[in-house]
Amino acid sequence: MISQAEENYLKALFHLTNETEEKVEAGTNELAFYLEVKPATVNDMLKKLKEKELVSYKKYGKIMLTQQGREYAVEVVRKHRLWETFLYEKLEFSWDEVHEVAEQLEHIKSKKLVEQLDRFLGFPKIDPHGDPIPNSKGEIKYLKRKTLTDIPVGAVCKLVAVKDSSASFLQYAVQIGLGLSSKIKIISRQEFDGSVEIEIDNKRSTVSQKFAENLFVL
Amino acid sequence: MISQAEENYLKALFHLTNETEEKVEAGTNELAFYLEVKPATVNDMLKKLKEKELVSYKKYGKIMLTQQGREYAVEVVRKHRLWETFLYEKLEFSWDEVHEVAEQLEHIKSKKLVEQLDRFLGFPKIDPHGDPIPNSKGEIKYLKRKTLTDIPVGAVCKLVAVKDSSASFLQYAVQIGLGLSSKIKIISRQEFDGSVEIEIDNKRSTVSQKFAENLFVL
DNA sequence: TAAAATAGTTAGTCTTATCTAACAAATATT
DNA sequence: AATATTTGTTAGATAAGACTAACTATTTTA
Ligand SMILES: [Mn+2]
Ligand SMILES: [Mn+2]
Ligand SMILES: [Mn+2]
Ligand SMILES: [Mn+2]
Repeated sequence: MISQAEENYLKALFHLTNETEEKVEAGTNELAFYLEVKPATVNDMLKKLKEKELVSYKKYGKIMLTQQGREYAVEVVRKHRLWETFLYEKLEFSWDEVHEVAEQLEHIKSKKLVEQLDRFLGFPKIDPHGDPIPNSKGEIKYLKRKTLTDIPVGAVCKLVAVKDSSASFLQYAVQIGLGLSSKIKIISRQEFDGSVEIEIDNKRSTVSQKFAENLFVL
Repeated sequence: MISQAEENYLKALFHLTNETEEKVEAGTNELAFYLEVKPATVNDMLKKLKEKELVSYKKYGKIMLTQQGREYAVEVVRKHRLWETFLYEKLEFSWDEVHEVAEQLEHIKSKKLVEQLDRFLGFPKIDPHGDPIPNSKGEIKYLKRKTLTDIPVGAVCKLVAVKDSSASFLQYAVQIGLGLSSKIKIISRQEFDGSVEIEIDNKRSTVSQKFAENLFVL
């Protein structure tokens, strides 16, 4: 049996490494920061996960998921994103409310539940934040995505995903009228700091480059 | 915050006392047996629940839920039965599979989730085992129910609920062709031990009085 | 009513997941 | 190369929730 805490470590490692191909290893401090626990706590847990052959690492070395650990992590990510989709599509949850509840639901253990939920939702490919949902074999189809910063002035694009899923980010997005599938027109861009003036449903806002980098568009 | 373990104790106390009006108190051993833990464990937990004013008891005395404890327990029961209904109605779970998964889902903490799930299901009144689902105010409508043992020979009745929810009971029921809404005809009854011969979809079986007592019919 | 049986409590132990404080190793900077 | 900084580890502590073994209180029964 793998505990909830263990599942969270595996998922965190997956997000910090496998999810972005450039980076294949993580450090103790990095993991600790991500999970909001202390490095000592991570160190203890790593010993347990190593024992279970879910991560590979040696003293003072870097941390990697094993094949087994990666598979497990992907399964948790799959559940997380399916539940988010369920909450958004079926239970009228908003964009910024789904994550917190999915953090709990992702730990429910029932193979049948996941597969039936997937079917019930019509085998969705992306979650409400536009992230890909792994299929039942653990395969993930990443779409090559452009961010708002790639769109030239004058052009119009459509929001298909967000990079950040924090409530503060999502609430800000909602505040300026953004939602999945919103049409965004680029009015102007400051060379100085990359901030952009955009128009959504005839409403203009100016947002920072940092914000723009978190909007995936098509 | 109330932990999962604490929720399970409250729910157990509710089932052992409030749910059947005759009995208003429970004992340490009784609770321990029900929860499949040792009496010493229950004793420790009772101290904590008393501290939180969720149960009332004194050393060597009987155990009762406080008003607050009862309300909390009902909320957990509500969640349990709503999830069972979801699994049965929407995800093609069978009668005997829902309980185990609902035991996990009942502990998910989100007011909005419960209320939206209730709405999504059309505010169901009973779960797949025929048990009443508390409404959002915590009100429970108990139906006066007859069991198979009350039906005279020759009569036909309809299964509307079951008393026992164990897998062994439900699987036996499925085996002889029983499901919610099954039509049951009473062919004969033995005076000796109360066993009854019944017919379901032209298939005859003989079941014990004990089994018959667990079938609520209309 | 004394003894036996049942019910409930206490003390001490274990595991999991966390922490703090102190230490050690690796890396970067002067 | 010496020093400083960053990163990672260890030891010891704590809290929750479970256990066993031994004890105490209450209830039943002969
Ligand atoms: Mn999420
Ligand atoms: Mn989680
Ligand atoms: Mn149930
Ligand atoms: Mn439970």
